[in-house]
Amino acid sequence: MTVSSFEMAPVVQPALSHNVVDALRGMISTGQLEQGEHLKEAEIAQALGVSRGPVREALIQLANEGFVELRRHRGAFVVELTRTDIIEVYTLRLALERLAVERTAERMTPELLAEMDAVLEKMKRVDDGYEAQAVTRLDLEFHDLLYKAADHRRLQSSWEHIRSQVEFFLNARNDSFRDFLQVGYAEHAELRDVLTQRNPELAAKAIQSHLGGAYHRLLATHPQQ
Amino acid sequence: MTVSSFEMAPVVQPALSHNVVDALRGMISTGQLEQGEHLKEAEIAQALGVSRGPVREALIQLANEGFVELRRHRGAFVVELTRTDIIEVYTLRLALERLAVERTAERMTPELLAEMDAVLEKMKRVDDGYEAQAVTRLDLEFHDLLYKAADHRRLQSSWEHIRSQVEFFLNARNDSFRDFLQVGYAEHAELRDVLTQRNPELAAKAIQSHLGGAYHRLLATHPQQ
DNA sequence: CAACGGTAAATTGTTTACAATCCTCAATGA
DNA sequence: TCATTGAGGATTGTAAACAATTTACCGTTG
Repeated sequence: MTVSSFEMAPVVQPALSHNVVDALRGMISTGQLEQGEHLKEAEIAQALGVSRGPVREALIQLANEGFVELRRHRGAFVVELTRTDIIEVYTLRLALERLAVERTAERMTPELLAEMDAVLEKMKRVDDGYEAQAVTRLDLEFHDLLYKAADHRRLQSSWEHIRSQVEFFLNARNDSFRDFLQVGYAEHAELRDVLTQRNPELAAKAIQSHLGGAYHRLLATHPQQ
Repeated sequence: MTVSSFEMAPVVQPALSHNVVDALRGMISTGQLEQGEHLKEAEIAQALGVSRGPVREALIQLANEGFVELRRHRGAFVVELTRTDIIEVYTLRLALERLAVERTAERMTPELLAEMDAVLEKMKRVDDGYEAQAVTRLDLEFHDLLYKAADHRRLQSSWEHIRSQVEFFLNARNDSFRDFLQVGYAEHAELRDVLTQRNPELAAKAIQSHLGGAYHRLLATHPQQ
């Protein structure tokens, strides 16, 4: 037994800006920060015990994720998410995820299948006792696998850009209509089965139908405007 | 005539980080900065006459655009673009642009048509005297119109994330094979005609064929690896 | 009393200074 | 000879200070 046989996760402590991003994103998602609110750098910096530098970097990141809007010399403002935003996120997600499953269908491996089945197993166990956020996490965990398997760095990056917004909208839906909690297993299991056929066109159709269902259920929870 | 009838471009001087982004992107595109090169913040700051703050923000932006890679405590490195990157940019662009033309087909207006025709007119005049970069600009100008007409903020943002890389690859192609300079007009005019039919499915097929052609011509200019 | 102008406070943009981390390379010892 | 180690320099990460711009307020003016 040598030291080199140890497997260690490298201990890199995350950048402060990363912590700030997480903190702010959480506060936006849970509604602690109101829509349209002006996020002042100095205020945030003091509240989180860091300087304005990391806060600025965090705000740029959140702007990339679509949670805040930056206006020169005016600062960062929490965006107001409307029905239009739901449509934008859904249509863009569909475009991205179609590419993802097309590639994944061509790259299916036993390992990936096992990972998908592990998530599906957890989905099967979901019942009324589950928190909406936990169900959302399972949902995203499954879709994350698709993007990972697609083996496409720029696609992965694009997904990460809208992922938090998807999470936000799914949480809102799962909160409002707890009936949906049970839908997850069947739909994702079907997606899994289609992917095993290694047919990109079939996979594209399947994801379109899967996301379309989620989309309409989501729109139903949002007021017409 | 009232004052409110004036149309003025607001005179906001751009952020320094914006200038830095442009400068570095240009140096990367033209090969002045070698692939894999370590971009040192202090060095860049001094060369451009700014401090490290704006340089850091610029490097984050360039990382988002895929031109540099950031490693914690190590800094920014110019990425090495390979055949794999061409494939990634092309497949992602196709996914995005399909959504763009689907929406544009549903939103065609006389104004948009006029703008497209104006660009086409300029394309028609291209001859051997043109610089490769000028031809690339015309090409992108046309496609920019599609994204603008799609009226989809997140899609627009995604496009801007890969646009510079598309420009980089197109410049390389137009430089190597000046025969392609003439192809532009016919292909884009056909795209224009399809869009006037206001049929999203038709438009999707057309863009797939259009980009596919450009893609294969581009791959031909790059060595197998 | 609405519009204008000016001044001060608040806020962001930028620079500078300091701390933490990583890399280089020569000295060390088996 | 060659792997290891540690000191010093180089580089990034963070904080603090300064400059530029915007916003808010208020008295003035027509």
